[in-house]
Amino acid sequence: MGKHITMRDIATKLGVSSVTVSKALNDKEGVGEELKQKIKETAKEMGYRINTFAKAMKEGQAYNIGVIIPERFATETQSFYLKFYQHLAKTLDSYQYSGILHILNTDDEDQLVLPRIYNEQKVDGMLILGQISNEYINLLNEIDFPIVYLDFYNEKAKADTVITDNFYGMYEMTNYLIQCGHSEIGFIGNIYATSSIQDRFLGYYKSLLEHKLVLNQDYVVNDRDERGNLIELQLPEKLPTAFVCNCDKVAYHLINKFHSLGIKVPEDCSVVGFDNDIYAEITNPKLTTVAVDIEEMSKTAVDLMISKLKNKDRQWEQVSVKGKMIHRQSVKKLVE
Amino acid sequence: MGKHITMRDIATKLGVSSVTVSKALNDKEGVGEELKQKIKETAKEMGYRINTFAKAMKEGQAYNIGVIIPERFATETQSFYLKFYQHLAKTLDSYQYSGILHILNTDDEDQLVLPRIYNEQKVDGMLILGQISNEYINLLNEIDFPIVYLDFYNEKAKADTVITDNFYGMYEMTNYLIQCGHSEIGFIGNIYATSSIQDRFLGYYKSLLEHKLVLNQDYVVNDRDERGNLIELQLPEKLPTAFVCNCDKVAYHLINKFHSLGIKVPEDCSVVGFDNDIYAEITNPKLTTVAVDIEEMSKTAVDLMISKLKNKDRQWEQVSVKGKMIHRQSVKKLVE
DNA sequence: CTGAAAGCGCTTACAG
DNA sequence: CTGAAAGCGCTTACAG
Repeated sequence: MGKHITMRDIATKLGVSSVTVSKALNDKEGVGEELKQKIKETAKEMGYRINTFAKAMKEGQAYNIGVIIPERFATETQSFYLKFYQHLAKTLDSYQYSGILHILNTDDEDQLVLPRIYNEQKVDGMLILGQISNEYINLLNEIDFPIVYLDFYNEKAKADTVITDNFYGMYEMTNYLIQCGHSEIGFIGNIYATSSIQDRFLGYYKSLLEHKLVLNQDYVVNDRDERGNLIELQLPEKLPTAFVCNCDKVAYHLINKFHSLGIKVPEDCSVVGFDNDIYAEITNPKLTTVAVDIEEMSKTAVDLMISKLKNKDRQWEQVSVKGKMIHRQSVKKLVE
Repeated sequence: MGKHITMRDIATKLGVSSVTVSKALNDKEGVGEELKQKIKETAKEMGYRINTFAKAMKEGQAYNIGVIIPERFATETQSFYLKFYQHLAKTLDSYQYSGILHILNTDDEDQLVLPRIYNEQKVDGMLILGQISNEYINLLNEIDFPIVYLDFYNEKAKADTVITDNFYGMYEMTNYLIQCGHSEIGFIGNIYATSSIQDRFLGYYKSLLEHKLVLNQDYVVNDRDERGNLIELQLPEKLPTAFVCNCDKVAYHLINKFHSLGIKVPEDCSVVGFDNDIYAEITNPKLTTVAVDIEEMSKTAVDLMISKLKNKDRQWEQVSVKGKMIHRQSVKKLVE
C-alpha cells in the first residue's frame, strides 16, 4: 500500500499551498484556471484519493445513509427488500452518498438497541425499510435523527414516510374483478399484522361497498401470525369466485394449495396478488397483480432524506407512490 | 440534533482530561478502575457516540468493507448475491466492521472505473462478489488494495478467493444420478461463460469418465451468452434420461420448457440443479440440488479480509467451501 | 494513574 | 488569486 497521497503532497510537488489544492479539487473560487487544471492533472497522475474521513470530520457529515431492514424481512427467499436496498444504494450514489445496510435482528429490535452505525456516527440518517415495532419507532423519535420510513406507515412515526398507495391499488384491483363479473370476492391476509395489509384490505372493502357487495367474513382468511410468519391457510368450505391476496407470496401459496386440492386457477377460482415480485411470475398461471414501483419509491425516499439533511427543520411529510396493475392470466372473466 | 457530545465534553464534566476519557472508553491501560466506570456511566448518560471519522482518520482505518456486485448479477429476480451480501454484512458486523454495497454498473466495468467508495477511501478493502472482466481484475491487481474474490475464480486474480467447491459438488451429484441408474446424462450451461460453470461441468465430466460413460456433445446445451444473459435452450431431439443444470435458475427454465412440451419431470427426464436458491423450491417438482453454503463462505471471506488487513504481507490463498446435496423430488430412480 | 502536546488530512474564515 | 492559522475529535507516544 505505502503511504496515501495527500493534498499536501500535491501542494509540495507543485510549490503551492494545500489550501489552494483543496480549492482547486473542489472547484471552489480563488484559484487561477490554469493552476487549477494543473493541480487536477497532478492529482490524477499521483493517484490522489480524497480522505473522506478528514472531510467528514471537518464538515460533520458522513455522506453515508444507513438502510435498516428488520431481520424477518430479509431472511429466506424474501428478496423484495433487498431489491429495494439495491435501488436505494444506486440513488444514494447519484447524490454522492453511500448506503450502509444494517439488518436489524429481532433481539435488538425487542431490546431497543440502536444500530451500531448510528452509535458510531457512521451515517447521517437512516432509512427504515419495513415495519418495525411501535417501541422501536418511539426510540427513533427520541433520538432526533434524520429518519425516513419506507414501505410502511405508522401514526407514531414522526418522520418522512414513503409508502405504496396500498389503498387505491387494491381498490382498483377489486374494481377490476367486479368489472370482470365477480361478486363473491375473498381477501387473504392478517389485517392486524401490518398497516400495509390493513390498507389493502380497506381498499378492497371500499370497492365492495361502492358496488353494494357484502363483505362475507368467511371469505377473509388469515395468512400469518403477529410476527409475520406465514401460517397454513384455512380456506372456507364454499369458495368465492375470486381471492384478493395481500401479497404475491401468499397468492403463490394459495395457488399451490389450490393445485394440491385439484382446484384450477383461474377456471375454478381467480387469484390476484400485490407487489409484482418474483412470486407473481413463478405461479402457474402467472399472477395479475399490482406492481410496487420500487424505483420511484426509492428515489422519493432518498430525495426526502437529502432534503431533510439540508434543512433539519423541514416538516416531515408522507408520500404515497402509485403502483400500477399488471395483467396476467390468473383472472377469469365471468362477463364480457 | 444540537451539537454532538464529544470526549472533551465528558472530560470537562468530570474534571479530567480527554485523554483519560479516551483510555477509559477504549478499555486501555492507564485509568483507575473506579474512574473508568464513572466515565463510562457518564458517557452513557450524556448519550455519547464516538465519532468514527476522527478515529478513522487518526488510525488510517475506515472500518468499512466494500462489497462489489456486478450489475448483471443484481438485477431482476436474481436474489442470490443479495443474500450473500446480507450474510457478509452480518459477519462484518461481528468484527465491528460495516459493509457498503456497491453495484458495479456495466459501463464502469467496461471503462475500468473504480468504485467511488474506493476513490473516497471509504473502505479498507473490497469483496468482489461474482465474476468480473479480466481487465477489471487486472485493474484491481494494480491498485494494490485488499481484495477478496467471492464465488468465482480467475487465475489472474492475485488475491484471496473463496469459492464453492463446484467441481466436487457436481461430481457427487452426477455420481448420485449414475447410482440411480442413469447413464444418458446431459449438461446445461455455457461452459465458457464463467469458471464456476466450467468447474461444475468438469465435475460432471469426471464422474462420467470414472464410470466409463461417453460424453455426448448433443447433450451439452448452452444456456447463456457471453454477458451472462440467459438464452432460449436448444434441446437435442433425443433426450437423455437426466439433465444436470449448472444452476437452479436454468433448471427452473428447463422444467418450464419441459412442461410446455408435455415432458414430465422426473418421469420422462430427471433434472438436478446447483445453488439451492429460490428457484429450487418453486419448480414442480422441487429440485434436487447442491446447496451453496452462503453462510460459511461469507464467514470465510470476511475472515480472509480481516486477516489481510492485519497483515498486508500475508500470501493470498484460495479456499473451497464444500456444498452439500439436497434431495428433493426431481430425480427418478431407474434402479433400486 | 493522569494529562499536555502533537498530529491524522482536510476545510473554513480571514488576511495579504 | 494565494496562503498562514485554526480547528474538526480522536489517539498515540511521552512526561510527570
